Amino acid sequence: MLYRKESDRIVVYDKEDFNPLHIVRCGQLFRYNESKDFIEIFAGKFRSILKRENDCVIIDTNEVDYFENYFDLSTDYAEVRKNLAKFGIEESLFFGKGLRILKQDPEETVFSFIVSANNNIPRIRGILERLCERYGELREGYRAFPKAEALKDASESELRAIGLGYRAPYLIETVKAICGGFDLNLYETDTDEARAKLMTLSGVGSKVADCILLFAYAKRDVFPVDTWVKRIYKDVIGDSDEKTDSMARKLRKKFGEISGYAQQYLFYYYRNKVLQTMTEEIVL
DNA sequence: CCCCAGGTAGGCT
DNA sequence: AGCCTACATGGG
Repeated sequence: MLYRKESDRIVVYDKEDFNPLHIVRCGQLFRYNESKDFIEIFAGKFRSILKRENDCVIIDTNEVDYFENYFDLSTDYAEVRKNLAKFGIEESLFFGKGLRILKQDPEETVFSFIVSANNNIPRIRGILERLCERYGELREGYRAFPKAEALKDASESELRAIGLGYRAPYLIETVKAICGGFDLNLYETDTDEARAKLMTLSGVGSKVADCILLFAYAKRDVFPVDTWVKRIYKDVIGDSDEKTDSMARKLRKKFGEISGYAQQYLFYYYRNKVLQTMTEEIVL
């Protein structure tokens, strides 16, 4: 990946492997705004603006180092796609070319995906927006994602009013665990061990755990299975009423170390194909 | 009225 | 261990 760091921005030269629309729309993050000329991304307590300039993508931010890591600029996606092409998913790879799997803040990812359970993306976005508005630290013109400490005094009825529904107690329990010393530093922990640890948190089951491992800790050897992946699985493998965990195991075995990448390309392509929204507009 | 959404917890066998 | 069901909320 070819890019240059400056004091207040990163210039990405290879826009083939950095497509802002794909990055924000593929379902891994929920706090972003699209406008005609740029995309605004919120990550933890930081913000960056993505826009095109000639043949480059500009990442405008005061936190250059943070976003260099966040966008995982050291990973070569041409290589990733080359390896994935062996599995015969070229259509998905072509469609999603330019998406990147982010390295997001663990706390934010944990809370966000607890909210995501049995929920749809537009509503998840709304709930998290209200959560930030209500509990997030006010920064220059936006709200940071609230830390566990800031969520500690949130009552169940407040969270329900925001729209969390029955997930409100899950979030409260998990906030309590984190404030009580639950160690979220799992970067060096083995995938299965980290997975088991995350699943001790309330509201974190196998699928949510896999999303956290993939989107926060850069564990690419997991394959989160949600309702969309189940449909893909049934379409491709044909085996209906197979258990989700069993699907995840088999898919993980099939794609190995690049499972997470495969999952994102497949999820993104299939979901767009079915929904038939926004597809025409993806030009950036 | 129904079904669905990036599922999970708790209860049962 | 594995299987079943209730669960808030809003949109189609």
